[in-house]
Amino acid sequence: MLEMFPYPSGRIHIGHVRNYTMGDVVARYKISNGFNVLHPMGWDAFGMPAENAAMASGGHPKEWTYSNIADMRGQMKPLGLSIDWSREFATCDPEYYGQQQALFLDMLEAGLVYRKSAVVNWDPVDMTVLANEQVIDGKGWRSGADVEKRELTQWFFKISDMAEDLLDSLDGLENWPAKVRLMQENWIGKSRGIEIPFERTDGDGKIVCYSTRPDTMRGATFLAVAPDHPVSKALEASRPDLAAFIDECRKMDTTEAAMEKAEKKGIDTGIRVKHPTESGKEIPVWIGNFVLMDYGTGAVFGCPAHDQRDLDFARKYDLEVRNAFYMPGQEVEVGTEALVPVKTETVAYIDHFAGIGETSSQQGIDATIDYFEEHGLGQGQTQYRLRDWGLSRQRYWGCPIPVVHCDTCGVVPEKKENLPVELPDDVSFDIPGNPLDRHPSWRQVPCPKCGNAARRETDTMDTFVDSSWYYARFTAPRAETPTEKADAEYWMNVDQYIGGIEHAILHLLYSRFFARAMHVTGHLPKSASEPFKALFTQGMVTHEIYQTRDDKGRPVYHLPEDVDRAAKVVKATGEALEIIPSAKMSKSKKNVVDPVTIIETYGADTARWFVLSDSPPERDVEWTASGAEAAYKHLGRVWSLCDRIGAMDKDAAGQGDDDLMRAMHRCIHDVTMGIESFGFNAAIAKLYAFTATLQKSKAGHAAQRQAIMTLAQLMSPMTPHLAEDIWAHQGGEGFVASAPWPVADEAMLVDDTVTMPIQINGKRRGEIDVAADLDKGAIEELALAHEAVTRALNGSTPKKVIVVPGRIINVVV
RNA sequence: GCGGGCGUGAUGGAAUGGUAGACAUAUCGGACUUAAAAUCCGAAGGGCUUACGCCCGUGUGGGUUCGAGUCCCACCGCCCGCACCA
Repeated sequence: MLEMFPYPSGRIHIGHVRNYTMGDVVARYKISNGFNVLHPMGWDAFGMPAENAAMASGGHPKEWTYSNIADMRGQMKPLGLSIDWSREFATCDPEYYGQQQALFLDMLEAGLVYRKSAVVNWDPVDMTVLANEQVIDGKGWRSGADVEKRELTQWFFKISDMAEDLLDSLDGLENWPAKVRLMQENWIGKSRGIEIPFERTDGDGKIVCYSTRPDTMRGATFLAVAPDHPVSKALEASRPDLAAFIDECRKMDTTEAAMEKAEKKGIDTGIRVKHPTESGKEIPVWIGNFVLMDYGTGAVFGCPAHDQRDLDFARKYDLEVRNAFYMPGQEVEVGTEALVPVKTETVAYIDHFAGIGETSSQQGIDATIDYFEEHGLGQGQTQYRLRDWGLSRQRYWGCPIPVVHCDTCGVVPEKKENLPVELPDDVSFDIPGNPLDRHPSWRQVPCPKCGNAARRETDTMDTFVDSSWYYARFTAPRAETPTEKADAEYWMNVDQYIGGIEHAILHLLYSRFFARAMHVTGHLPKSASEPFKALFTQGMVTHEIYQTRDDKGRPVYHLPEDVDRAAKVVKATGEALEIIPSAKMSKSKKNVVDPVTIIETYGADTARWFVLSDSPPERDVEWTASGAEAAYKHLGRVWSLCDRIGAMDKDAAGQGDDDLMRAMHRCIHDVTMGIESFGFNAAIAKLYAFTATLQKSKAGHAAQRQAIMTLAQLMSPMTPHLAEDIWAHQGGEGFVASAPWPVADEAMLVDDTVTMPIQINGKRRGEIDVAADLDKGAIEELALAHEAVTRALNGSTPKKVIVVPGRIINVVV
């Protein structure tokens, strides 16, 4: 049982409480069912916030991080989670990251890691590399300077080598949400296309384009290459206008979202290429700011008639627009809207070089690829959108990449006996940039190969690396190797993983890659290649926002405890309050509730009960003060019920024992199903209902005692403290936590009679009580005799009668 | 922009294609109390009707079906991700 481990920000958040409570419910439930459950906890402890804190307040990332961990551990323990704290570790422990370095070296040897040049955000004032989130509107967050792109040689994991397997294996992940599998499938983005070399008219070689729509070749009216394509770079020196444009492109925001939203711009290079299938036709080559060097070949052909983006580009720069096909029977040239039918729809190709007439685009594509291959015009290619994983970070607070740069031997892996390559403690954060780079002695090491003076790599690893194998480390957290074979085989895989949907792609995909890489390097069995057998993605905890405005009309936010919600005023000043509906909790909006305060006020069980009730776990839950209060009251009611039953006359006869037992077995069944299917909110609703039934019951002491003890058991995964108290109060044996989970008696779940609704034309008009085992014909007869039906029929015969035994009767008149 | 998801009373939400609104909050009424709080009991989607009952109703507009909150198509709104935040 594993929940995504937290980043040690210093305070636990109500979202953590929800996440870990859900995991704890499953863990405790499984323990009660006799499973040996491993339920560990650790800390995703490397990353930028620690460096930012050091820069802001002068401390050290290490001290900041470990003191945050101590604080958060202290806040989590009172929740009563069934966590094995003996296995706890932080990814910034040298014992952990040293093993990560060993893994890296093994992956390097296995050919899963390589170096290549890649672009980073460069802040020319702070002289430092910026993360995407540190670039705001193209400017550095701290300096405000225009961010530039800079090419650096960086380390990459060859995740693309495993693209096919990562895609195919998604089918086997039956207990993952379909949406997550779909997102990963789209992210990997397998496509069949073709590489087409276009010959330059100046005789200076060819430009190779990748296309998934070669069937539209007739409509190809321009080529666009990436700003950092070799063709662009070659022209940069001689063409100031191109150089200026390329320079402008380099200042663009690099994120895919920003690229897609940005205005499509281009510039003509003056180069012309020959159209591959129409002799004599020439096509201009442009540089486009929307072409990515990382994808395909960094060059595309534009077909304005059948791609809206290309069409907008063509209209803007007055390029030719030419249809490759029409819709059958509608021979209309494209105007302002591109003609983009779905690939299965039949289209009419216009004098197609491979002789295709009317057919679907999909068949057109296949036929074109065949034709191109036969005539030596291009080569069919399977392409993945998935790019290799760049892991180099030019930062201090991360796992050092264990290699050494030697002038004679080149890039040399550190020897395993020298691991861990530890971060130096004597660093300062008073000036921006990577302290490892400017450390006086840390970089200077002898070459592991020749022994001559050499330099350590100063890049550290992406923190996603840390979280890509921690689940495996939990099986043997103190081992002298990354994993211990026997332990990994015994515990892997993770039977249930729980975390936020925001990790649907990157973290989960990287973890799947790492598990495979760890198998290749002998650290995990083949059976652990898919590390997470079942995945559940939970929603956020939200809260209303309380806002007033200052004299300039700017919003001012208030903490929930500082306002009087009923009177809609700020407590201290009496100012009128604006209540903004629920939003994700954030410090800046002050719509946060502190779990520590909740636990102090109501106790851990109330906090646990509340975060599980009301909302389905995969959806967001809104924290409301009245909801927490209600949870608290309910737990109080259960306790007084326990008290009352304890004080009952043991011998007095009761009535309705059987009804109470039936309700109890129904509740056992429903709650068990609820937990099994992650319907915690539904399970809690059933517990509310059963509590009400028990409260009203006049049954004898023995039945009531059995009912309250079963109730305690069913509640124990959610509210372990209260459940133990009830168990002890009723004289239960041992701990409720170790008592076997109750099993519903099937015989007690079956009712003798059922109430069936009668619909007339699909609308409910009445109901009948019938014996549960009555056959269709008899039910129909009874239904047709029903007053509502005879009234509706008014003497005529029904057109149709649908009887679903035990469910519904529908009479069509 | 692209990929994925969500949308149901005043509110959070329930509902294997089969009685829409379980359970809970807020509200209102009642009991208890000198009173209040706490607690307990009860009412309640909207509209029309003395009543029996009828009409409307799950973001909007279409479709499939005996029957749609649920399946399909289009649109609107919100949320997540977009590769250096974790």
